[in-house]
Amino acid sequence: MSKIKILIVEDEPVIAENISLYLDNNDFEVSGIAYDSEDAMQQLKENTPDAVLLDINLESDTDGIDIARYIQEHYQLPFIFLTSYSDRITLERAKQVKPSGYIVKPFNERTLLASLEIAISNHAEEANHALPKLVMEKVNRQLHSPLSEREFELSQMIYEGKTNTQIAETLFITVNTVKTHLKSIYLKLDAGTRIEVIRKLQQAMLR
Amino acid sequence: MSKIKILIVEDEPVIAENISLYLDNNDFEVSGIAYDSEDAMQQLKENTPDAVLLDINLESDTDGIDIARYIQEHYQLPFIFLTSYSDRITLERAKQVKPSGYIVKPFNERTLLASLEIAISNHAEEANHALPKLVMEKVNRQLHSPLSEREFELSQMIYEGKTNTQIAETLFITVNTVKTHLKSIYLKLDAGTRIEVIRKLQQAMLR
DNA sequence: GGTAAAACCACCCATACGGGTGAGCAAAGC
DNA sequence: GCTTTGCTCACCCGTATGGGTGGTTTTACC
Repeated sequence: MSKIKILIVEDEPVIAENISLYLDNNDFEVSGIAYDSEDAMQQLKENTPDAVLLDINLESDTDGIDIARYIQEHYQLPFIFLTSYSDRITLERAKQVKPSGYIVKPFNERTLLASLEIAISNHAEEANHALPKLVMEKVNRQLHSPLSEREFELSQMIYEGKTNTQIAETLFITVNTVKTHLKSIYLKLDAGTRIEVIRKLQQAMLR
Repeated sequence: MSKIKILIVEDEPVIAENISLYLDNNDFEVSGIAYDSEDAMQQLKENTPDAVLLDINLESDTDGIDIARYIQEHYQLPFIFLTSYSDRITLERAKQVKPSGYIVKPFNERTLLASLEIAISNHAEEANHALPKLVMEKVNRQLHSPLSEREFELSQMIYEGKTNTQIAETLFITVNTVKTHLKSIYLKLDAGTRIEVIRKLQQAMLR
């Protein structure tokens, strides 16, 4: 499982590069930087990002809000607006497209990360491919030995309250195999019961 | 188990009454309204509130922050500051006494409730008597048949990941009795396993 | 005085769960 | 070619869990 891919839509190269650098050093991966709406649409198609960071004011271009509408119609992706405090009027218009979050410039790096995470968590609709990735990144970063993809898949089903038999059925494996995976998970998460697994996953998300 | 008792410290009667009315219609109960620090200290002793809503600027009085310090020293209660956006300077001082939360005037009713709940949840230290009450209020309001106090107590221990045997030991009852209570809980919460109980409690807290 | 709810306990039984051990197979890396 | 890692499966065993049924006692309310 790869990291969460973010598309940055920002016409100010300095800002874009800064964000890009910082995100790459954390749970995220920058799938690309778009400087105008045409760029953005192209990259949405080619790079299949998991979320979009979107500057509301693109000097050289039509409104960033138009791009947001485009994303809403053609993709089901969470998008976060970059905006400045002074820009109250566009903010009102921005609210109408219901972004997953706002980040107000100037922002520090902690704010950026936190806002992204919250936005992705809030965007908990049907096709939120980013959320599991986010959880896995955060969990594994806190483990000596990281969970494999399969193990993480099992963990999620544990989290959802599934029984071993149910897990076995949906994954088309035997209960014995489920148990074997569980043992590995318990070992890595330092847990003894499925409830402890749930607690650990929750704790990981809070950090 | 009674509702969460809130002491309001606010010298503007209109505001105080408004808050009072609104809280009484929800998960909270107003234990009293204090108009100055003397009032406040008196009521803290007599009414044993679970949390305090505290206006920073009491015109007629010494600083509301002093009252906060008093609460910290003599009681272990979460307190939430009422403040206005314009009042940045006192806010800086207010941060130093580490309140459980702020509410910025003007606020709407939803904000008030949400802030109170968050504040009480955050104040999750040693002697937070309010948190369980809050959860129970919220859970029971969503049930056809409410949980008894004992059942809620059991639910909490389930939530903490305790096994039936552990619960039996800490409550000085037999495992058989624990199971009997659990059956009632499962019935009322419409759950089949302890993990479902955890999910239901979590869901209830999000509403 | 009767009724209902709450808290307590017991017994039975089937299934689920967690721990221990061992093992086959394929892909990736050295 | 060998090793490691990940995924798969099997068997055993003891304890935990959930469901069913029935019982006593105390408290509160009508």
